[in-house]
Amino acid sequence: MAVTGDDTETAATGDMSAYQLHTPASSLPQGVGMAHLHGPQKPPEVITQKRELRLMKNREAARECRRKKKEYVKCLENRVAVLENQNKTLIEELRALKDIYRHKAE
DNA sequence: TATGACGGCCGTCATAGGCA
DNA sequence: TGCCTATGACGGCCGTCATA
Repeated sequence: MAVTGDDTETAATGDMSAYQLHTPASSLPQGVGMAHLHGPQKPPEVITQKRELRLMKNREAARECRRKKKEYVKCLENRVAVLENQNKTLIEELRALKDIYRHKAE
């Protein structure tokens, strides 16, 4: 991933929304300590706003992604159930046909 | 009743891949 | 090439359940 420099800031100030209350202590905000690596600095407010926007969008994206994944897994589980039923039916059918052939052969 | 294990959900970070 | 989105990985919180 390219470090763009847009995220060079310390922790965002402002309201303490729920997600901020349990931010892992070990993980620094993205890009912290790398401000010197890239060109002209943007004003901190702009950086903070951009970061907040990015985090918000990613939060939503993660929710949506999890929702889709759960839906996908549910679909797969349904499909497994259907295929298991089909399999049972076919096995029964095969057994019946074998029975018929056996009686004819006798 | 305290407590440890466990599973589910969440937010964040890193990154791959698509698009202009 | 830079930006954006989707997603895997990670760590934290919370509720539930079994057990001492």
